[in-house]
Amino acid sequence: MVTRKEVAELAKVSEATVSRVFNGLGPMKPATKERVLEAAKVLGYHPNAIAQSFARRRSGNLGVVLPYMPKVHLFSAYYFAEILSGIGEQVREQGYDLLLSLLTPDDELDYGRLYRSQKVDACVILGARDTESQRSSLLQLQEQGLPFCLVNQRFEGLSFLEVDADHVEGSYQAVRHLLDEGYRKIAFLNGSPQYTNSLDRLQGYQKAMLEAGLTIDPSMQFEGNYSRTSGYEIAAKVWEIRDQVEAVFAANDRMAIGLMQGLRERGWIAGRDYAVIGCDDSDAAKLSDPPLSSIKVPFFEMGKQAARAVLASVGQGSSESGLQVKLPTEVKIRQSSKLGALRAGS
Amino acid sequence: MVTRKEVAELAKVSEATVSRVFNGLGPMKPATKERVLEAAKVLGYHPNAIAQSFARRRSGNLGVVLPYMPKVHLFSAYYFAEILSGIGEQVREQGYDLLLSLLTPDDELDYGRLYRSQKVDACVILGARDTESQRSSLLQLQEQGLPFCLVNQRFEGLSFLEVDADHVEGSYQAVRHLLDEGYRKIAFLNGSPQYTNSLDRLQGYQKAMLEAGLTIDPSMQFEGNYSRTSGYEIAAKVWEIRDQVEAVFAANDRMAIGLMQGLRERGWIAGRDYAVIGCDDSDAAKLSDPPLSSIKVPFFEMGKQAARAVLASVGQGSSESGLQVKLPTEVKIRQSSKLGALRAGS
DNA sequence: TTGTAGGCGTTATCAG
DNA sequence: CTGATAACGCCTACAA
Repeated sequence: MVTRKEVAELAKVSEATVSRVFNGLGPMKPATKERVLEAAKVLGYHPNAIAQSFARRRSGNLGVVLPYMPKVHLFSAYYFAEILSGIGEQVREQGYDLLLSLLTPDDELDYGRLYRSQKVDACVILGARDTESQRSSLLQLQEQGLPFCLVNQRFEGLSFLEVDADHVEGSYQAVRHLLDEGYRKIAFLNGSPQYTNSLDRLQGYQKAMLEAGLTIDPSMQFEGNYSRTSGYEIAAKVWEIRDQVEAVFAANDRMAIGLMQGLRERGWIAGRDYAVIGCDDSDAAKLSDPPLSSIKVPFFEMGKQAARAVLASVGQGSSESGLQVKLPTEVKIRQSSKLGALRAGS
Repeated sequence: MVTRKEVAELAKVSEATVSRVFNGLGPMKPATKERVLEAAKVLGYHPNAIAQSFARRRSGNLGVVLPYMPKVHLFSAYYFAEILSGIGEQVREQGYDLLLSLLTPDDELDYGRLYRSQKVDACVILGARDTESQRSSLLQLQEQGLPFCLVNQRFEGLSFLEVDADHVEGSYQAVRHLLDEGYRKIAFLNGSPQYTNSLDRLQGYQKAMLEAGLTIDPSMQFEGNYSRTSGYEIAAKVWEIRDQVEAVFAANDRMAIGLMQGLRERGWIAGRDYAVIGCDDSDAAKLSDPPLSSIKVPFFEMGKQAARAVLASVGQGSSESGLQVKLPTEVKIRQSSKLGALRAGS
């Protein structure tokens, strides 16, 4: 590998000058700069990023931690691609690189590993859950002044950097849409309350229902684990109380689709016999039959803002910590929740 | 940050000894080791990975490069999750980290950037295409002795590290399956020939057809771009020749599903009026209606083997380059290709 | 505008 | 078995 020293020799300047040229620092004679660049090109010199990190005491890496969930595919392709791309775009603009960290359930407790080894300057954390162990790990990170930003998850009572979507409003709008279509008996298929998303959606659901003068019936609420399979299984339960159900609001697309599949096997077709609306507006929503209405979430933008926020706090000792961003969502109407036979017949 | 020096002082040994303890090198008195570990624990010492990389002249990072394609979602969640997890697992076993590099079309030419900055010791390259520019970039990498491994793509005539699935055999089996079900008029919806996958699938298709004594009719072959939309659009063309089509073999699940959607709008239902089989056995195959038969590809294992292969070649000057792995696939039968009304009626 | 020199935290070699 | 001590490639005051 060709080093700065060789460039300096060829260009007949000091090594410091070479650095200055490459870092665009200080005033310098154009001729000098020219000579250095020429020499660098001739030799094929490129600064050694590791050495730079070492000297600057900054890795230049943004960590992205995401839990690996073998069975439950927590993330849709859409989520994945969008959020990573968002992070990637921001990161690139700031000259950072992305270090991916796949957590197995075992080392969830150990968010600190990445930082301690100083391979990342900050982290964006995806797929966090509100558990005791995660709370304490994150608190510890914060105490140590290690910058991180949570995406799509909040921790009530704690003041972290958080970028989220407005799931309360999104859910409210989704249920409102169902109400507007004339449905009254609206069931809710939620995910685990360990995700604040789930709590938000419940809130939006309740708000819309109460506002419409309807009662919140616990027997109309179901909990899955965000997998298609769980939605499929819950179809059986929904089926049992089918005479009380006109529509279902599901907390994500996968469960909604699983539900549709389960009910279809019993002869109930979404968009005809009942209405469904999901969340995320993932690819699956367009792939399903009928196409699934869903709440669109700006994942790309969320990734981008999370990266921006956390990188901004790198220099300063997390002084400005506690920024909470909440981006707007948008309801996408497709056939699964359109006025169908149900309304006419009920 | 607490450094080795402080540990050495507290433990009353030299810095070198601290390093030896942490690297498990050389014989050493258990008592010494104990003292060092104790001191390290007391102080909360953790080796600085950047400094280690610097001293070892190895980053300890495996680069994963993947093209960012805004519109066409090249990778399914399944592909993504599985292959990254496979790479991740292998990488972790060897104490490496993952550096993600999202390429925009512009810098596709510039695979070398990551290496030159020496932030990665090797790369796994996903989503490569056989174009002139990519060929030459890769050749250049090889000439410079920079280790990389391609996943799911080969370059005829060149000798790279390549981990692929046996798409020829997979496609052969898929078409055989359709033939076994009694279908004879089998159309083929392929992807771009820039992907060797596509060429392989064509080969498998042709082999099965010829073996069955059928002719290869160019008018029965279509080319999409692996997106759902392209499948949807091609449905119109298939529809035009519907009297000549009993079944379709599609080069991936997305196109298969798009096709099903397009044909459904015209009243043609998969598994009833015609058969379809896709490729990848992605989540979408289970989400679609009817569930889509597909060719399962061992992505996790491919990622793992790619990582293993490329990391193995890090030390040695890519002496053993040119290893070509081809993993087996498996046909998964679902309703979309099951014996339906078609056969009975035709 | 440019050069000098100390330092960054390890690894690794070589004595002892 | 353990301790010195030179790298490693670059950054960054401080000097000139």
